[in-house]
Formats: sequence, C-alpha cells, structure tokens
Amino acid sequence: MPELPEVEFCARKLRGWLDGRRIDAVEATPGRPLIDVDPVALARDLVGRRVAGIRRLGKQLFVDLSGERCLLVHLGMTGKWVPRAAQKRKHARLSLRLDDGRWLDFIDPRKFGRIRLLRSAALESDPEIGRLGPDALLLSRQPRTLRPILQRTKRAIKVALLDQSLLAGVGNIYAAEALHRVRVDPRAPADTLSPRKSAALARALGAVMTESLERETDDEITYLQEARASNPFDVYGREGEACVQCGGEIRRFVQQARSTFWCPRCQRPKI
DNA sequence: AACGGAACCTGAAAGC
DNA sequence: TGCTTTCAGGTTCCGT
Repeated sequence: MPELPEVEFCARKLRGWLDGRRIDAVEATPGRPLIDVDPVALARDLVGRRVAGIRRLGKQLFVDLSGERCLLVHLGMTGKWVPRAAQKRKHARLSLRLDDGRWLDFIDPRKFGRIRLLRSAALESDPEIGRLGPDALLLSRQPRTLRPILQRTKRAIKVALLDQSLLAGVGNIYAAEALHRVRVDPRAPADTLSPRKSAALARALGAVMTESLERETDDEITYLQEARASNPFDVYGREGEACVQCGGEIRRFVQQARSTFWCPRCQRPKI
C-alpha cells in the first residue's frame, strides 16, 4: 500500500510525466475518489491549466497548477498514476490528456483515494492538510527532532507513528520495520523512548523508507499485496518466520485494529 | 485523551 | 470446481 516511499516515487514519476504540461482534456468518474466534486465541473476547471510543479507532504501529493490552483491527491490504499498504453485501464477514475497528446490515468480499484481541487491559498487552512505533522523523510535527517514529538503522547509507539498529525508519511509497514530494526517494543508508550532510542528510530525510519524507494525502478509501482510482489520486509507479513536479527519467531497481534508484526525476542519491553 | 470498533471499497486468497 | 468468508490497510467517525 502506498506509504511515504510509494508516494514519493509517484511524485518523482509525475514530475517527468506532468511537470510543465498543459491539461487539454479530462475524463472523470463521479464519486470516489472525487470528493464533493462534480466531474464535469472539475474537467472544466482543469482544462487549459498548466502544471507548475509536484510536491509531497507525508502521503499527500500536491499538483500545483497555473491560476493558483492545486490538485490534491491521496493514493489511499490502491491508487496509482499510470501513463496510458494501448487503452484506458480498468478502474481509471480520473484521466488527463496532456499537450504532448498522452493520457495519464489515475487508477484506484478500491476507491480509498481522495482527489480535490483547491485554491492554492486555501491549502494551509484546509483541515486535512493543516493538521499534518512534519514529513517523516525530512525529519529522519534531523533525528533528534523526533523525541519531542514522541513526548507528546503516551500512546503505544506503533500507534503514535501512524498518527499523521505527529509525523506525516509513516504507515503500518514502515512503522513495524523501523521498530524492529531498533528493537523497540511496539507496545511501549511513545513518551518513554530515550533520546538515544528516539534518534535511532528516526534514522531507522529514514533508512527503511529510503531502501524501499531505491527498490523502485519500474514505471509502475507494485504494491505488496498485488500478485507479482515478493515481500522485501524483515517483519511485515512474516508471522511464524525466523527473525533475521536474533532468530526468534516473528509474531503478529492486532493494535488499533491493524496488524503489528514484531519479534518478541529482540524487541523487548525495556526502553 | 485514548481506545475499540465500524465504515468506506474491491480483489485476492483461504476455507468449505 | 465453485461458492462463501476473510483479510488487506489509509482515513474518518462514532461511542465509551
């Protein structure tokens, strides 16, 4: 599923496909992932605009457009942008024809994505955007800045890492991977991590996300649950297998209604 | 504030 | 084989 590295990968691809292009035609299907947007009105509002840049904050994508507009895109669980090959892909929800004649399709089988068109001036005051914490990848380069963020909550560290208002971009997979790498119990209260562990965790988050990003070489990203994907992770999806760090058995439990994978042997509740 | 649970969605995989 | 159930997880919302 798209977490920060997958969204960053998407942003980089979009820069190549979209940046500087003019939108000449639009096709959109009503309902999700369009939120409170009439497809016809959206098309009318998009056509003729030129793409001024692509930005990312956490899992949010910002396609900056001429005329002080911004197309906000959240990939949700299954969203991805793909250049159209022979014909429009199944599950295409929004399609853009660019001034090079090519079509770009946003496909999203499960419709968990979100797409909105906003005035640029309205971005900061938007509740969804304004609430986001600092970007996790940027923060990982200032490892000591994580501690004060974790000090703000007593919730379990795994749960805190998924809170986008504390830190933007970390999802279920990378939270588990980073905690495993620094051998922190996912149940440990966030505010009990020492300065040393907090900094190590920040670096581990940066490392696991960067490594994932470097694995992406194709034009189209393959999400983990899709048929062709093999599991590149140390603990995620590896219940019952041996821990690569200590040989212990990887276990799974449900935390805040989602799976947490961990090694009870090397991720001890010490802190 | 924190937490559990449900809802939103569909396809793949597992179970029968 | 074919039908049914379960599971996946980003986000929001609701009740406790």
